[in-house]
Amino acid sequence: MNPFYNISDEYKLELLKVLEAQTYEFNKNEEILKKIKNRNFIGIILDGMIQIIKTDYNGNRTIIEELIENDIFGTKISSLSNNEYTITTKDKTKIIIIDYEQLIKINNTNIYYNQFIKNLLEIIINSVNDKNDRIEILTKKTIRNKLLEYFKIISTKNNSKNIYLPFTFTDLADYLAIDRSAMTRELKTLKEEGFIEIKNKRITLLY
Amino acid sequence: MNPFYNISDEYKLELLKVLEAQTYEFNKNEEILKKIKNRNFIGIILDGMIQIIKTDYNGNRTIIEELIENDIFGTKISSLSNNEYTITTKDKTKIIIIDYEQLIKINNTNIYYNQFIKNLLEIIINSVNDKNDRIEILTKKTIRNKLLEYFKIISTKNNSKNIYLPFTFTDLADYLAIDRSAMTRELKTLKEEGFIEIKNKRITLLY
DNA sequence: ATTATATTGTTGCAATTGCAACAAATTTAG
DNA sequence: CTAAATTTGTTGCAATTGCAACAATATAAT
Repeated sequence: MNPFYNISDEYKLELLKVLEAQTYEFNKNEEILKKIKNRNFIGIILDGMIQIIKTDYNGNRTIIEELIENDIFGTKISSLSNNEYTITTKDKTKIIIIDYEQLIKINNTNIYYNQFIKNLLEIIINSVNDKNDRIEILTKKTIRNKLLEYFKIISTKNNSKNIYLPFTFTDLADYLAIDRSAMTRELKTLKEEGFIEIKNKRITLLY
Repeated sequence: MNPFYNISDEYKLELLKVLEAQTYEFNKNEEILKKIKNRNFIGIILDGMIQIIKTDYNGNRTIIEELIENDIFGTKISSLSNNEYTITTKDKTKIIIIDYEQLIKINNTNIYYNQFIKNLLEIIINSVNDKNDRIEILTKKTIRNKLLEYFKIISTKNNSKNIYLPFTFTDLADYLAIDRSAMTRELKTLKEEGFIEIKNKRITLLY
């Protein structure tokens, strides 16, 4: 959903002004968090792609989430409160930053403000759903079950037996929080047992 | 946060009427999902406690979340869309059910409606934070690191080295998605190595 | 086009973990 | 207060997994 759904361009400008929103543009592979001032904020991606990545003391990278156009992120909604996280652009990316307190404190009964909050609500609810899906996967105890759950979720969502990986297998292993080589091993087994077919980034479920 | 924060009792009643909200009361250990009609809804817990539990085909129980007074849940926000989930009361519990479409479709510029949506936004953002925390834990690869991450999060949140488990060790194992006996084994090791002390449900961090 | 970089595939091995099957302790219900 | 139910502690063992170390591909950069 577009955060400005049901808001005319005219009102959108007015809204952004009232919210004192800031627009930023970044190139590919820039680390953007550092450039945003140190307050609670909500960011909206107008265009491009970012990854929220955590690197722990062992150097293990985890993709917390990958966000594109119309997705939102921020200190209040992406565990960005602590500094183990980095936000990196994966493309030329344009974002809007809104101060969270500013957003909440406004007592504006204008219909467009109201609509905007509703839109944010809907977007965040969707992100909660994504997180629930991920938790669902992560609570599976074996690599096989994690993979199958992941396949099931994507397949159900797209109503198709074909799954096009939105990222690399390396990233998938990160997302599932499993060792990449062990994952490859299991994928091979699943292929040999006739459960799946893999062609590049397309995985076909045969069951 | 209370979903009716900053809304007078008078307006609250009016709001609930406009939203066609339904109030329900359940006893302890009732399964409540079945009793709610089959539409997208947002539930608000006025009093008591519920657990959202998933049981997979192997019979593995996972506590998706445990919710108390002022927490919200629903098909749009708790992956309750499919029927592998059960919501069970852990106490005498009183809830309000609001139809999601009804909530969103209203074009009401009344200040109390606006405030209510903002409150929901804030509550859901908090629940996103909780989920991020859990994901953070679940992405750790060893039992030890899951435990330590869990301790760290709780300890940081409460700014205390003492952690009072809000549930049983059995439930903790479910929450961390690890085998309970293996968890007990690791807790023992952590004790022996002098990292923690355990007394009933209180865990003290010694580092 | 060629080089550099990143991703994927593979495998042996050690370490971790889940599982099963109990006993002991604690909590709940009647 | 007593019995029943649930939770906690323990341990051996087999299975799964992470890790390390490479080779082979594929992708990106100059």
